[in-house]
Amino acid sequence: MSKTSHANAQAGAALQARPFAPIVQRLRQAGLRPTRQRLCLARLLFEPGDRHVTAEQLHSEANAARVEVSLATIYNTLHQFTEAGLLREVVIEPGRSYFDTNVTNHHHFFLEEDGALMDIPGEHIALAQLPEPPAGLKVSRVDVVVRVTRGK
Amino acid sequence: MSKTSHANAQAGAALQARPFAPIVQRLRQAGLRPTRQRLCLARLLFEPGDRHVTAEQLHSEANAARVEVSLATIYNTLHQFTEAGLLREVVIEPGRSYFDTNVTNHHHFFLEEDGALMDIPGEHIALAQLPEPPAGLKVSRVDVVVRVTRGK
DNA sequence: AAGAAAGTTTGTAATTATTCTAAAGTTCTT
DNA sequence: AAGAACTTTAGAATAATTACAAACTTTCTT
Repeated sequence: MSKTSHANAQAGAALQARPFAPIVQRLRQAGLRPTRQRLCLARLLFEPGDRHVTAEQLHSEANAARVEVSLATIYNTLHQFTEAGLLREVVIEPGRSYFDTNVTNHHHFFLEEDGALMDIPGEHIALAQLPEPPAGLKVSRVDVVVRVTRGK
Repeated sequence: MSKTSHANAQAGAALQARPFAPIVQRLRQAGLRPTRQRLCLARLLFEPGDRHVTAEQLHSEANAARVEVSLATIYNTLHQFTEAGLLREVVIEPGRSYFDTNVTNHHHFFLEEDGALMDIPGEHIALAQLPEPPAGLKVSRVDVVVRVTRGK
């Protein structure tokens, strides 16, 4: 049964996210009950394609979509999804967390004026000579943020 | 020894920071009056060599050194120093800002368990093929954070 | 050096983002 | 259907940071 993604078109790009599995399945596999709230948020998050949201933004969207969800649930859900590997948290500015629906290997442009994030595909950036991590430590992740501006 | 460590010769490494100028001069050049508070904080920050502090940490240190400085002034000062190029703000975790006394080109290891930051000298890491920034935008800075752990 | 102008510091209140809590509601198992 | 397990939620609580206006220092003028 574990022919997980069946990768119909050897979709290397599809990756772990398994975009073809219905959302209910993805939640179940993550050990999360498919509640009304989680399903709605998952649709808002994953159906439009790659995006970056803050908790407040997602809350507004949910409200706009006439979905009743408390802010506490927004936070719970974002963290549970992140925990489950469905989202990735990106820290760029003090006092605000972005959640990225693209969990594949990539980095970011950050437009300082607008607070907007844009993906840089993993192949378009590369680190040469990453230094050895200090004794006994393992690299868990490397984040690259390219800050860009209009002015200046 | 690394080539950068023998700074004296045509001190390209000394950089804007001008470590030999007395602190009073550095503040004046930054357009900041050398007040008792700023001088004390500057000494706490710059005399011990490269370091990473949060506002709360610096406040504790000042208290410990029997220097009366309000938390508001700590924040003001950290931001003014950053503005003046004497410090650099590093955002790594939501809800907490670090200020780095090393303003030369470099990146960071972040030890997730302890919330500790360590410098990675600029020469020890390199980006290959940085992508073109989106139309009309200029790269103002590139931040690389290598997150490391003990466990896992 | 005195007085005024300009810039700083500070206690406190206010804000912002986020987390906590316990009660009420939902989903799953049997 | 009933109970157990898990979720949601309103609202209180926390944490980090910023705002404000009065009191204070430093610098500038004369």
